[in-house]
Amino acid sequence: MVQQSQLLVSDAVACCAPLASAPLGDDDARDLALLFGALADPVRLRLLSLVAASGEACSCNLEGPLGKSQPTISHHTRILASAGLITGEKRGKWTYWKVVPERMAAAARLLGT
Amino acid sequence: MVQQSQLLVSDAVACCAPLASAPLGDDDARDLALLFGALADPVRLRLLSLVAASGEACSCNLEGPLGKSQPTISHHTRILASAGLITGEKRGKWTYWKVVPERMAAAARLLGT
DNA sequence: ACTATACATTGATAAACGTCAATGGGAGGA
DNA sequence: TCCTCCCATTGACGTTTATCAATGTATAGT
Repeated sequence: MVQQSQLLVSDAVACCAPLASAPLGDDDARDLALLFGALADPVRLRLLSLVAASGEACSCNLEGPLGKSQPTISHHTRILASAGLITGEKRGKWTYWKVVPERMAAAARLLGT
Repeated sequence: MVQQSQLLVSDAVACCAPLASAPLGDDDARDLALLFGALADPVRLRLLSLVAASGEACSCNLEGPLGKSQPTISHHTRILASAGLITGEKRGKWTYWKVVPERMAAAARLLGT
């Protein structure tokens, strides 16, 4: 349930076309809103930067720095994973999260001129 | 009240450092969340693409394509302007909106590797 | 002055969101 | 087989958000 949750946001992102060049259809807009919505929370941004800085991190390493409860962390990792921005791999007892750089780059490309 | 509203989001964005390279402080995270939050709505994304495609547009030209009421359009332009993503200039009866490419680029840079 | 147009603001309402306590489900270790 | 640890899910609560009708404030034209 962790691995395949990363493509709930459809691939309007993958089309690489910057926002300015497209009239942007209704469905694409909804999908992109989910992607940016995943980035629109301070806790998730800090979570993302922590995972990116660590290269890899399990949830137990995030509760402390973020100052949030375990269910809340789980909630945020799920949203980031649904947006395809991170992936989780379960090894032994721990779930290790890492960022998906291509997804970040694709999101960045949408804002380029 | 339109022109000076574009810098309510502080300049954590201007620092150019990609998300991955910074542990990202609490205040910066809050500011960036406002920036991405402005992009996290389908109506605002379509509004942005319309303005970007037109180069310049007044609110009266947006109500039709977006299918939203005038107060709703005003609400969204205010949020985008607060995030610094668009600027409004009042000429005669009309307020003309255009995108702020540097701001878009700065946001894009945050997501780069 | 009067009317019409363009936009902002206010107030209200319904939906979505962030948060946590409580609970559940696996994976080790004794 | 227990017990413990890690994480996901559920349910509930308060806050925020998107939306529009109604109203306010200019500006332009007659």
